[in-house]
Amino acid sequence: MNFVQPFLTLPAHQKCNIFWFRRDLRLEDNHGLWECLRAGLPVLPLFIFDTEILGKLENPKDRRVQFIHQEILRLKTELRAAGSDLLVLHGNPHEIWPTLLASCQANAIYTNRDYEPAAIQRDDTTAKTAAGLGVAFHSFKDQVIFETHEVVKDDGTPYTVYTPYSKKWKSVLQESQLEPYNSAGLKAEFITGVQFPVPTLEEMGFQATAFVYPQARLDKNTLAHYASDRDYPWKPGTTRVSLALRFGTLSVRELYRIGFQNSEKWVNELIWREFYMQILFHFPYVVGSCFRPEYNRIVWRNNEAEFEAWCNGNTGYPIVDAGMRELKQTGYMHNRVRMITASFLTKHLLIDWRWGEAWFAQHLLDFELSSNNGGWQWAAGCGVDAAPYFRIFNPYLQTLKFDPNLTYIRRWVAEFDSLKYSKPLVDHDFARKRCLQVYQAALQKP
DNA sequence: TTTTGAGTTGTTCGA
DNA sequence: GTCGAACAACTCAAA
Repeated sequence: MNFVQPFLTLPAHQKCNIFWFRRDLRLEDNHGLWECLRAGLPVLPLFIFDTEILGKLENPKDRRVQFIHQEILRLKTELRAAGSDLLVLHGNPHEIWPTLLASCQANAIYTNRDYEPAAIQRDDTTAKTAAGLGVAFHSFKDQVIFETHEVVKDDGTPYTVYTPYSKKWKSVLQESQLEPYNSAGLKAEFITGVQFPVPTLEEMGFQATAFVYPQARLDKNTLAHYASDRDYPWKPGTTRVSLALRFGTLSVRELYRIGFQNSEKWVNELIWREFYMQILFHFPYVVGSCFRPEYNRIVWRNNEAEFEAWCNGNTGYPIVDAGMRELKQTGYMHNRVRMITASFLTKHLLIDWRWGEAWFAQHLLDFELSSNNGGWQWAAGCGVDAAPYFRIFNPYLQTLKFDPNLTYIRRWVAEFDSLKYSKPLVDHDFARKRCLQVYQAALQKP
């Protein structure tokens, strides 16, 4: 068992509390960690490379694993500077926890809540395991401002339309909820006198690549122009915080504070994130099926050759191809282009939105189940607050509006100006009419 | 309970 | 070239 050995260095007789990092990879303004430090006992910080999650990744060069690994090393460095260290394990948490709790004098496990179905299950099981060994399990709100039950309609049921949700969200917000959890001055400290090894990427079955991750742009200038520039994929108009938000290297409270000072429009995007998180929580069946069940009747064409052409950016529609190539090369795609490519796959090619959702899930560095699922269902017209099905993006018009000088297209489609560039996979007008027919047939009242 | 107004991100067609 | 209507009604949220 590859996770037993590091325990040998644990101070076995010292009482401690364990803080379990997951998607909150930072020491500052971390709610659960703050509570753990406040509780009084020395804190043993822990991260688990979860084989249940890593096992589902197909690409050994998955850049998200490399990102987490890099951030783990940074955390270790910071903790070592404080005379402590981060315990990093690799395995199935359900096997790790009983062994770990038997190897140290843990009083309680502290962690920040995660709202995805699989994570909820993992934490329930962990809490039960811990309880069986007389160890408490405490979880805290950290990755959102409002959790799934905190912004609901007056009758207590969840919102399914964004605008009233966002109004309620803003009306219940109090400034105190944005205050940072500043751990300076707390009594307890991290456990000292320990030194733990870290598994390498290779030991976990992954490979390192030379890749530079995007830096968040949170300067006043970017935010001041966000509302006007965010829709143009050729401009550096977005803040690129999605990766930091995904893994919690930046605090969501700090991001909201910055947003409220600089850009209302940008704050709305953060609220969209919480909107889709609560949708996934309250309607978990959206993983795998349409929010609106009547859309499950759509007869998708699901042509595999066309799907492959879409994946690789060879549809002959420049704006679609540019986006798909940006995604494959960088693990990122501009939001406007995410909508265009998703609309094209579902409506022009009539390929099941779940296929596109899975491709994005595999390739997006910032992949988040709730937002990805919500976005795809929106594009396909089958989700909450979705686009009406007859609203079919015209890739040429979208290009004219959002990339008029073809700057973005030429950046990603090198052969665009040559004769080698592919012919369109399907005629726009034909595809549009075909889509309307197929959707109409599916939605017709019996 | 009933009513009323509104709903992220569009496109096409014809006057 | 510009503008408004049609696209399809439907469901949601709140008064």
